[in-house]
This record gives sequence, C-alpha cells and structure tokens, in this order.
Amino acid sequence: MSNVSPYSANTRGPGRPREYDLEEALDRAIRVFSERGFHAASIGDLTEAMELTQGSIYKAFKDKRAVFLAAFDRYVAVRAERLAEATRTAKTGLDRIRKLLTFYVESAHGLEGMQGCLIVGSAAELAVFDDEVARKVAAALDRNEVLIAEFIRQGQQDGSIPSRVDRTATARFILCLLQGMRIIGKTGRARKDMAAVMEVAMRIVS
Amino acid sequence: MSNVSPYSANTRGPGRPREYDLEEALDRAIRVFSERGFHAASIGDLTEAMELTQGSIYKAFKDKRAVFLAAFDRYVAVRAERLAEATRTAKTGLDRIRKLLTFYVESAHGLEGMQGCLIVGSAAELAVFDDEVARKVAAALDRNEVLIAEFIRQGQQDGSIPSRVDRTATARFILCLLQGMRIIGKTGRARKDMAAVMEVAMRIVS
DNA sequence: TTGATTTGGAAGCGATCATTTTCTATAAGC
DNA sequence: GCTTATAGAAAATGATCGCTTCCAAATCAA
Repeated sequence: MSNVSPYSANTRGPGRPREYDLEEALDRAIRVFSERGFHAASIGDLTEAMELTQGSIYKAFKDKRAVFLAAFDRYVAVRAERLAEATRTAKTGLDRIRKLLTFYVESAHGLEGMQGCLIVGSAAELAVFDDEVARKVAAALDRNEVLIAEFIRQGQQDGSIPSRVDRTATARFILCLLQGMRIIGKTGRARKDMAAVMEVAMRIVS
Repeated sequence: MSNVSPYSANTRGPGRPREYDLEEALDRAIRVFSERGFHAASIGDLTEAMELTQGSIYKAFKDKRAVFLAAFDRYVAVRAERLAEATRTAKTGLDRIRKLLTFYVESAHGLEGMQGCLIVGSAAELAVFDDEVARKVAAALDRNEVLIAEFIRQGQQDGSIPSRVDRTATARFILCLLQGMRIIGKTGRARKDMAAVMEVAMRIVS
C-alpha cells in the first residue's frame, strides 16, 4: 500500500511537515466522490470529509480535478490489492472466480453498495468529456478483464473450468456483470440478492 | 408515444402557443443529462441542446431538476416502448430474451453506448442524495427485472427455457448484466465485443 | 376590437463555486 | 540562529451557476 500515491511524503525536505495523513484524506475523498460524483462534490464537501482546510487541499493539489485523479488512482490501487488478497488463498481457477464474485457481492450490497464504485461513477459522469479520466477508466476495466481471463485460463489449466469456455468473451461477460452489480447495488440491495446473482454466474464457468 | 409527458400540449387554452415541440426538446435534454450527468449539465448546455431560451425552459419547468425528472420519465417510457417493439415479434420466451439482449447490445456499443443510459447515470450520481430520483431509478430497474422474469416464465411455459432455471435470480442476473453493458459501453466498445457478451449470457437460459 | 393569458427573449439577480491571496506557525538545512 | 520552505487558517476574488424579472409578441375568449 506504500507508494500508492505520488504525494506520499517519502522524502522530507525543508519546511513544516504535514499534520495529516494524505492517504487517509484521499480515502475520505474517495467516499465523497463515489457518493456524489465529481461535479456534485464541492470543495466544502471535501474539506469537511477530509478534515482539511481549503488552503491545505490547494497546497497538496493543483485543483479539484487533481484531488479527484489522486483519489481515483488510490481507489483503483486499493481495490486491486484487496481483490488480490481476497483471491490469493484460492486453490483453483474456478475458486478464484468464485472469490472474485464474492468480493463484488460484498462490495455491492448494503451501505458499501450504496456508496458505489468510483470507476463506475467516473465512467458514467466523465468518460465523454474528460479524456484523461476516460483513459484511466478504460485502463482499470481492461486490467480487471485481463485478470478475469487469467483466472479462467488457470482454471482451464488445472481442470476446474471446462476448456470449451471462451476465455475472452467470458471474461468481458463477467466484467459487465460485476459493474452491473455495482449499479444495482446503488439502490441498496441485500447481500442475499447479490449472492443469488453470483450463483447464476457460476454456472457459466462450470 | 402520445401522452408520455404530462406537459404534452393536448389541451389548447388561451395565450400564445408554444413554438417548439416539448417532447423533442426533452429528447435533447435526455442526451445532455445522459452524457454529462445532472450536475455537470448547466442551464446553458440545456438551452443550447434544446434550442430554447432560458425563459422558455423556466416557463415550462419549475427548475432544472424538474427538467431532469421530465427527461428521466420520458427516457424510461421511450426505452420501454422501444424494448417492447424489439421483443414483440419473438415467438418464444427464449427468443424474447435473445431480442432483449440484442436490444442492449445495440444500445451499449459505439456512439449510443458512449452517450450512456440515463438510468445508470442517475443511479450512480443521484441515488444517494435525491430520494425521488432514487425511487424512480429503483422502480425502473424493478420493472425491467419483472419483465425479464416474465420472459423467462414464458420460455419455461413454451419449453424454450429449461424449468430448472431460477426465474428470480436469473432475471436479476440478466438485469445486472444489462446495466454493466451500459457502463462498459461508456468506454466506447465495438458491437462485436458486446455481441460476444450476449452469446455467453444466452448459455444461462439454454 | 379588447382584455386576459401565455410564450419568447434578454437582461439582471443573489448564491455558490473553485481558486487565490494573505498571514502566521512550524520545522529542516546551513 | 538565521534562512528557507512548507503547512494551516481565513478572508477575498472572479466566474459561473441556477433562477427571476421584465417586456414585447402572439393567441384565445369575450
């Protein structure tokens, strides 16, 4: 988790040191941007959530968009690490897929589900009018798709997933399903509803 | 398509008549809100796209949010009608599911895909902080879920879909997939990519 | 025709927004 | 200990936002 952000205070130069933890502040910014989106999140919302003054924010970031980009990068990195953790213990490719789906069931239900996914929100709100964000969103989705395809490949190699399964198409299919769960989760669904979706999805790779 | 909006000029009272078609204007508002989201869409964006002056907009609607709500309602109604059209000719329940998926493949790729879905965008941006929109979004998703479940039921009745398929879970599963396709489509995918996703999905009901 | 009523259009309003500036406090480097 | 550089806090700024007001134009009811 270290060096996730280029703003990490890994080098101490002269001057008064920060009194706050930047990654912690970014985690709070992530919540604000996820819930409200970029445009609806005001600097006031951010200062309140990050527990910083406007001055401190503008010392650390060029502008609101820079806060967003940093929050986005951290969100992608943190989620990737948590997903890696969640799937690490799996014995087979099929089990990795199951753990991946479980990870999203957990994220897409209840309060966390209603908080929403920053990638999904950014895709909906910014993909058309902000090229850099669009590229970041596309890259994050692609990485996920590649990861899923790799899980399927592992499963086909260890015999837990039938070889007739089309890796590329199925990986993209699961990617769509995951993002869809995040959208549905915005309306506040119960875990068991999401778990049922997952069980249906497992049929595809069995 | 008539009487889709309560603002339809179906009764002519006294006063100067409208010089523009309100549903046409709303269709343009739909595009703006879909692409940019509610908060990023300024009144200026709306006047330009709807080809109206600010005065005309505020004559027809209480405020920006009322424009949004009317656009949302129209979007839901128009999409429901188009979907009904697209699935009407189907002979079996399975065929209805196939046509439903095809309908979303068409909507989620290329330029229309990048324009995005107003329901998805509203879920991401407004579901947490606007109760009325949240209810509308949930209602629209529920109607879709019920429709899918009904298609599955028909398929099980006419023998085109196996009876072992769990109607409720599979309907919600397909709903997730459709919304996910809309998110992925925001990044500008090709039709064939979406069609491949659809083919994988068809395995679930075969 | 006349009065009532509504639209179209432009100018103007207060509020809020993101951002900058200004000042003091705190710490590192020489 | 002096310089330098950054942090923190608050006030101020300019721009943009959503919205209102005002007036001429257009139509209906009488």
